[in-house]
Amino acid sequence: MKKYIEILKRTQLFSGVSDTEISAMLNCLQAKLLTFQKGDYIFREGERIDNITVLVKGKLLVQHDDFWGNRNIVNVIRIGEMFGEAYVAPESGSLLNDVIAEEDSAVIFFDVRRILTVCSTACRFHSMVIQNLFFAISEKNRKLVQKIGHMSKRSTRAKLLSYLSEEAKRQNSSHFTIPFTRQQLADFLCVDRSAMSNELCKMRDEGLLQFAKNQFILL
Amino acid sequence: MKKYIEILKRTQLFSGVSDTEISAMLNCLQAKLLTFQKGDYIFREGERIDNITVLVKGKLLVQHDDFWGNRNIVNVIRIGEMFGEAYVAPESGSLLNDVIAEEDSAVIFFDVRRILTVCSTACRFHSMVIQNLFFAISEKNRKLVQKIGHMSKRSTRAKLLSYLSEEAKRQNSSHFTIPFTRQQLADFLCVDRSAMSNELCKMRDEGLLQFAKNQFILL
DNA sequence: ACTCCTTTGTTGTAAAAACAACCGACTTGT
DNA sequence: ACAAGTCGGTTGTTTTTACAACAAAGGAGT
Repeated sequence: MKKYIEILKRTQLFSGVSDTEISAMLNCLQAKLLTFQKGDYIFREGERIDNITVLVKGKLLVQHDDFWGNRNIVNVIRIGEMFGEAYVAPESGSLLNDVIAEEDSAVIFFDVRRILTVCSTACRFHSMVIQNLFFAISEKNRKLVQKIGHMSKRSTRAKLLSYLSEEAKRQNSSHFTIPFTRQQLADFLCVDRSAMSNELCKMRDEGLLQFAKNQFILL
Repeated sequence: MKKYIEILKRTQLFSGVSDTEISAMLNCLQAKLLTFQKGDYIFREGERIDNITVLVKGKLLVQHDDFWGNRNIVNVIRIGEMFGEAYVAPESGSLLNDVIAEEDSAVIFFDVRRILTVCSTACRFHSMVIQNLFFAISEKNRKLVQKIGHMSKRSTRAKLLSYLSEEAKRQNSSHFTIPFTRQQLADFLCVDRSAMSNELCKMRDEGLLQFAKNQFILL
């Protein structure tokens, strides 16, 4: 676990907490490290969990398959990001999504109740971690709202422009890369891939944008 | 403010905190009560805020109008519910939505940083409020995920069935009421009202469900 | 009771998306 | 080098949705 402290130090959860304090808290919080191979399920829809997790290696997809097999990518989890914090609550019910390793991955599990209960022993930085946790889930909340913002657009074109312009804004440049393949982007926006591909090319032909693979330029 | 303590006591935020403790915390947290008339804006898209709010009277709509005037109801806030907790974070940027009073309403404003910073003075229940706050935002997070679940369905019919069946499950009965008018439901699901109305009637004619106003029965 | 306004349902048309099938370019593994 | 698989783009058809316009029912206020 120690080799991941450098990564943990740069996560939202441990932002502002020193190496030695993190090390101490890993014990205090009874953290556990588990590894997964590409394609493995970290969590399955319907499961109940008591942990929040931090990804320290690899890449995870949070996704949902409906009755008819349509796959919806709810989120992508990259190194240093968290998952599960929304599901550990009294009567929270069960997980709404699958979490799958898109690459070989390593995940650290924390008992949330231990995090939220300020321990009587020394953990000086415990309350800072609580604040970090709050800000993190708060941010995830905003991301969901933004995704809804994209999805709420009525046409595929409007969905694409909503997503792409926001991504450009986020990366602070009209030239930017997206973290999706075409199929994943279509899943993220909940539209048909071929129709979306078609629409992208139309917009390119109309001079609205340029792209190659996952690199885009808004004009 | 005191007349609303009974309401505050039953909110998620103050769950498990006694009247007298709430009263003390209202001072400690420097809470402020503001009233609004039907149609008033509590917050506007683009604003930056330092407060979380609890609705103690009336009803609020969290909504988003796009470029072309399509209105999307992101959420309905009822008495005892909270708003704003997702937007008070370092570098959180500005509000993504408007918050509007659907009825004459009263709202209590709390400074979040005061909540998250455990005060040196006595507030015994402060840490319980922190936990409550966490669970609350966690739950809001899940609701957003559920909404995305409905919206991700490709057809209007599938969106309706997804929403209605969940609502039936939530109210634990095949006979249930929804908190929306048709237009609001259409906005919530991001579809055209008339097309949705049409689809509802088709489903009724096919014997899938029955409805009158906002009362529904799934068959 | 009357008017105004909101809500809901209905219909037809035009536009858009889903769907299916296919191709070519690239990767990956053997 | 070859085969199998993935990825992105293209096209044509079918289905669905949005849109517009209108009618009927119900409520609120005068």
